[in-house]
Amino acid sequence: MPSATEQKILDTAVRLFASQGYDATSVQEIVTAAEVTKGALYHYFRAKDDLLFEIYRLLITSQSADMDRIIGLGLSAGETVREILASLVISTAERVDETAVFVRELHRLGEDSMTEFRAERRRYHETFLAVIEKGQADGEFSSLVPADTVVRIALGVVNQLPMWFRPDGQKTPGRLAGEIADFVLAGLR
Amino acid sequence: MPSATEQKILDTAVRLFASQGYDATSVQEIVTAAEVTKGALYHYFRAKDDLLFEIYRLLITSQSADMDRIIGLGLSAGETVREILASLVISTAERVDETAVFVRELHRLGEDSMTEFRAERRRYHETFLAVIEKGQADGEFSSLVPADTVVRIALGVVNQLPMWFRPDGQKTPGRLAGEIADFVLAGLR
DNA sequence: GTGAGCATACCGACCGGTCGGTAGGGTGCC
DNA sequence: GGCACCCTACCGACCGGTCGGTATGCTCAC
Repeated sequence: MPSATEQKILDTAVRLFASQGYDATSVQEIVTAAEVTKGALYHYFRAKDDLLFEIYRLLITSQSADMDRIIGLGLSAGETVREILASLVISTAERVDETAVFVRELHRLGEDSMTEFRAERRRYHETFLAVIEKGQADGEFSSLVPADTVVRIALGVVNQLPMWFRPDGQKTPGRLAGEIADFVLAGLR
Repeated sequence: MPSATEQKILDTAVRLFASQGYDATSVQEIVTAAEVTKGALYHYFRAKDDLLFEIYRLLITSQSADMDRIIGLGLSAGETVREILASLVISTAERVDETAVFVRELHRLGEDSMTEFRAERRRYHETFLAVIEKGQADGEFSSLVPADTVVRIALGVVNQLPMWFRPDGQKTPGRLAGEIADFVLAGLR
């Protein structure tokens, strides 16, 4: 369980990274905004990179858990796809800053973290892929478009979401999630 | 018409920005890789930011021209959407580096450049939107999913393309473009 | 000669990270 | 009860190094 200070540092870092970018945000800027000192930051984190990695870890862990839970429900392919997309869109909308940082600064990860991350994402990707392929094999989905392209399209929207989604807009995350799921499922019929 | 030196600087900058990020690439690194000197770079560009802006300008100009040309053909809504998407996917696949930089480093643009950029992108977005709305009004497309969400999904994939598309993969840009267009049009029926 | 097209040497700002130190609360021996 | 001891959490001045940018001057085509 992270201390209040640690949590404040992470939250502030996410906010600043999202609005200015990782490199353009100095460590001094983070600690000033978080109302702590450099000593505190380096007490909890070994390096600036650790902040990034921690942000990613929290995000990926939560998304993977969501998907596993949904697949465990044993719904039909169509319902599974709808639930996965809806949960992904909603959780992404709730954490636009984290997702923005994630998409933008992925390449700054060190080699080890990058390998770990790739493995986790590959797993996510392939689990989703398997759901769609099964739907196609069972005849529930059309096979017009290859499953991997469908996955790419579906996950692509979500990653781009921070670019245009506004929490104070008139379209709620739930409504948006429904629309996106509708569209993807329409394309799969 | 840019001089050979200027072009070489820009090409090198795009390549380095794409692989390492804007901030992580120093001016010295660019000029060394481009086999020119700092003097040459600052002779053609006022600041490092100018490189970014120039990359964006070239990309957006070309995309807008493509879309205008296609709309000028006076095709049906379905055919227009297919052509726009195909041309966008193919041109993006041909310039993955530029697009990667574009998506990742957009936020580093200064205020003026950002305003100019937003206006151009908004125009692009709304032109595409109008095509789909017309198709819905005419009954050629379904109105199940709002047109703006469809546009977001379609453009989202393209922006994410640099994340996974590999020019040496077995899926050619043309084939991929066809699959994406198929899927989007299937969702619109 | 004169301006475009560079080359080279250099500057000041700033950055990530370090390190000696401190404040304060828990713990156990007497 | 009280004192020695330690440990976590944090402080902030400081350092080596790098970065974007500039000042100055050379060269050669016209």
